[in-house]
Amino acid sequence: MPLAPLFRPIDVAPAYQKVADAIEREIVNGRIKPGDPIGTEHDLVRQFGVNRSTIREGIRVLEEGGLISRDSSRRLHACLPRYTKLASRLSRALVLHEVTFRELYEASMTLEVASIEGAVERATEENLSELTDNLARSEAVVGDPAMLAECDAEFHVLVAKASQNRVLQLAREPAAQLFYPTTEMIVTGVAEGGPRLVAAHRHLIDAIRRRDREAGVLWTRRHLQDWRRGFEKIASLDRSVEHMYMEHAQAARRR
Amino acid sequence: MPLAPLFRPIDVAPAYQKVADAIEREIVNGRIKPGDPIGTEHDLVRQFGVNRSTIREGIRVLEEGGLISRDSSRRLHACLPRYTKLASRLSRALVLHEVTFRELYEASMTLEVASIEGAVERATEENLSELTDNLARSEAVVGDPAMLAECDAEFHVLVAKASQNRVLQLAREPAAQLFYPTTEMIVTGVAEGGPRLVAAHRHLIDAIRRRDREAGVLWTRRHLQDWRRGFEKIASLDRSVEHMYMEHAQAARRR
DNA sequence: TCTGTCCCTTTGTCCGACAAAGTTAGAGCG
DNA sequence: CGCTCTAACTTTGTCGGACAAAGGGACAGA
Repeated sequence: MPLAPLFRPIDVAPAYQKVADAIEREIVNGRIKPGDPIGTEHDLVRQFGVNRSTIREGIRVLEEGGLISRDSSRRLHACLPRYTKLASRLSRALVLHEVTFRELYEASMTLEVASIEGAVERATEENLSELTDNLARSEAVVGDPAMLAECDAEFHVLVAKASQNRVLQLAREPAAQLFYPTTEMIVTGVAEGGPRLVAAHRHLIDAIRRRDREAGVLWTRRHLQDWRRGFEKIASLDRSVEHMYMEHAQAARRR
Repeated sequence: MPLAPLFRPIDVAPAYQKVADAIEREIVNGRIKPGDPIGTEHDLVRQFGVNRSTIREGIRVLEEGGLISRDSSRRLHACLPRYTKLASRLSRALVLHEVTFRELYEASMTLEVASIEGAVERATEENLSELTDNLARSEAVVGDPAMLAECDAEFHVLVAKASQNRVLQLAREPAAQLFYPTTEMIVTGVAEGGPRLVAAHRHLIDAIRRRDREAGVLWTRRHLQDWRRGFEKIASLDRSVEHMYMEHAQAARRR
């Protein structure tokens, strides 16, 4: 006969974790606002009554989570976690889980279509000028696969931004980061890949400007299908995203 | 006349960061596989030639990122980052960025519809039995808003799982975690909310079983619109997700 | 087979220390 | 008076060593 649960598990956490939790709570509850200074390590030593080493371990945890960071003079302050940094954590996780390009493709089809729909509906003039600026730069580097791939990645970030939906922006980012390296490979390997990519971007901007949802969705689909066809010339969609791709993502995160 | 760039920028990072980066690289490159033991702190001290405090700070960084963890005996080993833990970081970020429920709703409409489409297409018998099991539990607690909200959250996780698309699974999770607390409030406030929720789940399972995509999409939309109607009875969609909701997410993360 | 004990290892925490880099206050100068 | 330069002072990153608590393993005894 199993024992009736007399006791709840005791909350026994290491001190550094408690320090991190306490500071996190203050930030997430809004009592410490982004930009507000956290004290110096010595201050925290006094406040929490633990050793500086312990404080420092707690700080590392929060720093990695993006909740606090150090300014130019290395003083601590709360800050808003940055999307790209968080997304690169997710990308890394997807790589480790060995997701396939098919999963990436399918999810992106959904997410990028949703982005363009939002952009068509709500893009501002500023969004449009950012996009046209990106297009101009893309046209200038259409012969350079590495640069073009970078422009392409930025283009889609800008589309998502134009959707004014930050949840969507964040949701699409991890998958997008894993796409990025393959775009370069495809543009390198497929002769008319570059021009087609730029043409698709042009049509997408046009659709956003005309608030033509159908066209936006259509050209997003085509754009992604182009990617897929290009990719299938060099590998199977059912291959898992490989570890080596992460080198790109790692470099991107540090930037 | 500007100087020709004689020197590359030196990579100047604190030692603890270099330790973390070095270990991360080995894991992400696959040379250390999930489950493999990392040495003891003393081993790492010897290998990197730095102080144990420095090693420990590096370890905290990786631990927070979910790349390594400690087993029952607190020994270090590499591990696969867990979706829910990563997603809660994102949820936290979304709260701090003060996203609105409208953004959450719109993104979820896209993501949950995509999930059900995948589930309809690819759900296995095991997925279905998990879902029906969840349904049974939901029916049992239809009068208890807190428990029902928990079941609802799990239901949608199971649907996403049934889509066999881990990218989608991961992408929907942050938004879903922010939904969860409101579901409880809505079911509490709206009399027929509980039964409607359970009925929707029943229809969704049915659609998956019959591989009826139209029905799946339809009922997902209805289910979300129900949430929206319920929510608008207690607050505006344009309100930002508030800090207090995070307490739920925090509790969930620890679990 | 199970249990209690002893020993060794490992982790979590603490203390004190120091160099390097940043900050602040004050002296010196125009 | 306002500006620059220098000399304290502070803070961070790193180091060395220390110790208690908890875990793991081996071993004896019931």
